[in-house]
Amino acid sequence: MSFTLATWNINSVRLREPLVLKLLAEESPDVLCLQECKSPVEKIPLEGFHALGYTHMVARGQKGYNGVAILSKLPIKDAGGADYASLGHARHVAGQLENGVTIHNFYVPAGGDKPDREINEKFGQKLDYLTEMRDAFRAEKLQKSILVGDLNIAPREDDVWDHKKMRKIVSHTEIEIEHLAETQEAGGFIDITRQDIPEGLLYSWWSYRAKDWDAADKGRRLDHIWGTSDISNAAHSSRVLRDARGWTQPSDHAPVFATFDL
DNA sequence: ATGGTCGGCACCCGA
Repeated sequence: MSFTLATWNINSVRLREPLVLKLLAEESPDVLCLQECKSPVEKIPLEGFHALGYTHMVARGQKGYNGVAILSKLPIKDAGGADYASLGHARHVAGQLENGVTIHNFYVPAGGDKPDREINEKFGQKLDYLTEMRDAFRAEKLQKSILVGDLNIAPREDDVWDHKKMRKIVSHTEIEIEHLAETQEAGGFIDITRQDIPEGLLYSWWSYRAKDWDAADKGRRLDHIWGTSDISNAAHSSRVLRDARGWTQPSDHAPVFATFDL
């Protein structure tokens, strides 16, 4: 069995319902993981998704902020949602497919502007969130698992438009990258996107503030697909749908895809 | 060093 999975920070699932429908209609991933739905679960618009065959969903939501959802053509059962760092935020949901694969969908805290937990509480919360993810993964010994989402960290030099300029910018600081690496290691995860596309600049996010995001191309790879080592060799065909950043009234993130033959 | 743009929601907070 082969299935294609996509992850997309949608920045309001209600406002951008038409873009979700466009993605589902044109690309038809079997599973779509969304972040920043900014909606209570009961207000996520499901009718159009159902009509396209996405009849299954697991989600966590809240009013106005955060929110994660997994839309699926395949049956998926709720496998929980954690509240790491005890923020009271809807930032994680897990679902299990009938083939036994568990999909973890995360929206890691962005971390504010200043990369110093002494003066910026949000940065400390981001690091604590990653530390608690790491500790949970160590305890759980994950198998047959896929982790996706907006991790709000671009770990590699070629995941950002200018490594030197970004070193002190939240999302590309050494301490964040170390925390992310420990979390990845603890879960036994392989970076599937970079397994498939090992070389070259690769981004999934471009700021709304740029005059011409496409020409300036000051991007970052904040959105990730990881797989545990027992299924990482089944993965292929990774890509970023950069075009979606240029759609009408877009999200500032583009969807990331991978296919697994399992 | 600064400001630039969004979305939610009801004033500014978060990104």
